[in-house]
Amino acid sequence: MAQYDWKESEPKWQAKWKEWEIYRFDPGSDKQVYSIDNPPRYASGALHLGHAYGYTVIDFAARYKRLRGFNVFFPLCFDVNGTPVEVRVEKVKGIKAHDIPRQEFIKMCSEFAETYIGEMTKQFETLGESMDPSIYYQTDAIYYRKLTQVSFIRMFKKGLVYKGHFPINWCTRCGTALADAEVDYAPRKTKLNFIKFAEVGTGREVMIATTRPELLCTCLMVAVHPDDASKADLVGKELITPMFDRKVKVVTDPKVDPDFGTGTVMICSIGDKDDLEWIMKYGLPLDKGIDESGKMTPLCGKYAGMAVADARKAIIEDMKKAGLLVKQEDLDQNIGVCWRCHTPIEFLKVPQWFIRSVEFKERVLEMVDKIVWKPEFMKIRIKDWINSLAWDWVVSRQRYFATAIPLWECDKCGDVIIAEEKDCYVDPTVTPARVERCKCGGRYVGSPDVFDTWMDSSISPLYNTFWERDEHLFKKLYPMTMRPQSHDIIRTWAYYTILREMLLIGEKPWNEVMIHGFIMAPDGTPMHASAGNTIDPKPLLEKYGGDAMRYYASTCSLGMDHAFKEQELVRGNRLATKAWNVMRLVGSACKTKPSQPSSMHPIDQWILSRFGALVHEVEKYNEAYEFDKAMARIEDFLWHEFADHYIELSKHRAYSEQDEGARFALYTVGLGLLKMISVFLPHVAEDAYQSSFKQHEGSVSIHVSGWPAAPARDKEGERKGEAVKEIVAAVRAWKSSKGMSLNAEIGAVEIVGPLAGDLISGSEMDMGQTLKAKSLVALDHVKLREIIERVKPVHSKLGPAFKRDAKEIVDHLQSLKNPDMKIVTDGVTLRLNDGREIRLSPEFFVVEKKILSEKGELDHIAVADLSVLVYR
RNA sequence: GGGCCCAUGGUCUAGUGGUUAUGACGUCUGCUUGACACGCAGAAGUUCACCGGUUCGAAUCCGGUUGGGCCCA
Repeated sequence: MAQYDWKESEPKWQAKWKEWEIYRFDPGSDKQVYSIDNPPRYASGALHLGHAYGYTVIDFAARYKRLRGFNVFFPLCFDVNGTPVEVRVEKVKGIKAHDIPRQEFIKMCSEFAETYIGEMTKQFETLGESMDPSIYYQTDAIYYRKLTQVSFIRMFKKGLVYKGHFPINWCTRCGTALADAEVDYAPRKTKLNFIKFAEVGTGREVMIATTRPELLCTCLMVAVHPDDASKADLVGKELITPMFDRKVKVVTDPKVDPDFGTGTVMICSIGDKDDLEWIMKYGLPLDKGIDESGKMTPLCGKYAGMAVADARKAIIEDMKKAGLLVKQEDLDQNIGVCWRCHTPIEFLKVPQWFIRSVEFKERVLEMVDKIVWKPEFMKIRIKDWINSLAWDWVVSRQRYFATAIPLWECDKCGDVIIAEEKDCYVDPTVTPARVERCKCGGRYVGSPDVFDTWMDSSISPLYNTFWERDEHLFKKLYPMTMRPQSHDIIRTWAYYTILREMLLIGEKPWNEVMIHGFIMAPDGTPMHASAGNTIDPKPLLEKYGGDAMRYYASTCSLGMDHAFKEQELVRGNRLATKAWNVMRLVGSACKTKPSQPSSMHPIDQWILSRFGALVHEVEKYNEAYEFDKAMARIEDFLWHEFADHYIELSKHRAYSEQDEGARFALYTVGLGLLKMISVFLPHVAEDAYQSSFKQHEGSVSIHVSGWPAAPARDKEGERKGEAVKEIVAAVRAWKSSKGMSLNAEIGAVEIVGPLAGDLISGSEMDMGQTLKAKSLVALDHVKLREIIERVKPVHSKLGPAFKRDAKEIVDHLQSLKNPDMKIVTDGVTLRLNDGREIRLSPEFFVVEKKILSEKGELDHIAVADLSVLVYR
């Protein structure tokens, strides 16, 4: 018995697709463009479930739009930049970046990342992603970095760039500045230290609580809350800092929490953002207690040169000995850490390049409103983020493997020479400035800084639309259609891109943004290598295949996080097999392409009409990127309406050349379903298409064969077909309950009811053959006695009509004893507890009937308001 | 601490005002039906997180509580 073998099929079609180049974007085409600002895959090599899911959802959109006739732009691209690669290279090679010549280290990083690209491309193919290698790019290439530099030069010339001289987030391990967006927060246990300060003159002891005693050397001021009566006598006095004997003033400030620690706070020059706020507010100097490598500066006296953690231990020991440390309490706190290496960040004053962004909040928010966010609530997240921005964007990084900042600075006066656009890409640490000497006599030195990785990432829509390379294509392609991404990088990738494009182009980068969630561990918690709960998709792909993994992706609703469930891959496998088998039957029934006959059986009209409705429904869901709903509807229709009901009912006609109607319906619905399913399960769809439909259709691949046309709605056909379906299903269930096999022959079948003749006319043969009944007739009334077994209230009608009385009426209806058959036509009169009489017409209830038969020779099956009598 | 999202049979999930709450995986029963036993027909299993409110009627709307996730401080 033949079976669908995905292991053989998937690689076969993947190779064919590559050969046929069916995913190719055609820049010269007049077809409407659907362009995807696809996230360049980070060059780390390892495939996570999150990647497998994320790129597959994007592929659903790409395949759907391709079938709808769009000229789809879906680039194969990789992000090859930045600190993570550096960190890995340092680890693998056992070196530090600054140990070896700069260019040599950069080369190492580039080569390291390059080794993964082939493997990652293969991973995409295994998953059946339809990315286009003809519009390939990677972010470390000269052609890409050149654009980053050109865009920077433009912004520089517009006055949007400045060098800032205030504290910024600093990672002492990476030795670089970080943007707020690059700071993560991690819980940590620390000690709150209670330290004695002394009042100048009186020598009175004042207790101060701090988590960072090593910063005592930079203590500039002490603050208490203005309403804190117990501290009122301190205000305006001067204190002596312990260990460093520095005189500091006591001020009041509403930002102090009087209930935290001792309610007395020391203000340091570089502690955190609160400190910085105070520094600015009180005009204090920015003394530097910690240097760029995380060591204490000479300002810290005997602790100079010590790492921060060591200095903290040392000063605590010293203060204990000196009796200055009174006590320590455990404290849970969240500290800012570097998002790449998780080293606690410091707040240091190291001059950096900034892009003006805070002042453009309003304009960016306007841009945000012009973009359609799917799901829509994600718009709230980006708006919240934009509204919370307090700082401009720090774009310089003191790193290596990234795009160079194209400028030279005078080593004496700081004068800047910016590169010419025509000379980009340029690395100013390699290429000297146009002018060697500054007017002041100083020498121009190339900037050793590089750009924040988001400076590259945030121009992907400009790269993709040929900005500054092909004006014609740029006009045609910008803005792009859709940006897909996950919700964690709304504050970075989405925000920075909108900001950049607004500053450079003045227009939104895309028409819409599709934001997907995360794949969590099966228990619903995030997957972390440290938690040991990560799931490697590779063995899953080997066990179930690409279509099964894609099926899993299709069950995830957009924007939500989803716990991973292997059972969905099991289901995906089964669905692929089911679809393949259904199409095999369709194919064997349709050796020639059937054409639409002038008349068809009601069930043929029924399935075509239902299929038409399904096409519209799936279109609606796909347009909204609600692929989970689309897939669920297709699956349900294919498996149940089409296979279980229609095929079972039409099978007996399917092989007859005389019956074009069944063959036409099988072919039309089968092929249409296959096209819709090809968006989700491209491999099995291609396999079935090639063996059963290609010879009649002509398109080289199902993936370029176009979206199915929806047959017109046929209400009459649907009404009849539904009734036939219900009756046949009920009789089959009845057979099963009697222990009969489903193809067991039965005697006469009578369908009884006023509308029975109308409903089954034209379907007698289909029903009789399917049920294996000796005869099948419709009767408008029964010869035997009928009684009403149950009266069921219709709440949706009773509620609005009777409001407050509805509940009581329901009770009365349900407790009716042996009501007369006449109520079906005449309605019923009820007396309420308060004496009122209520007349209910038949629309307010449904009755379940039972046939009384003296002999046991027949069974009665109730189907809606019909009675089905089966003579055994 | 703030913003957003989530809570439904053993597990995962559909369901934004109408009472028999969807489907899948698993479990149990029957059936080799002219494509499919990775199938077909059934069954059991859900106090719809908790409390309160609105309503004739709430899984669904509102408020609060608890727990979880994401983002931020």
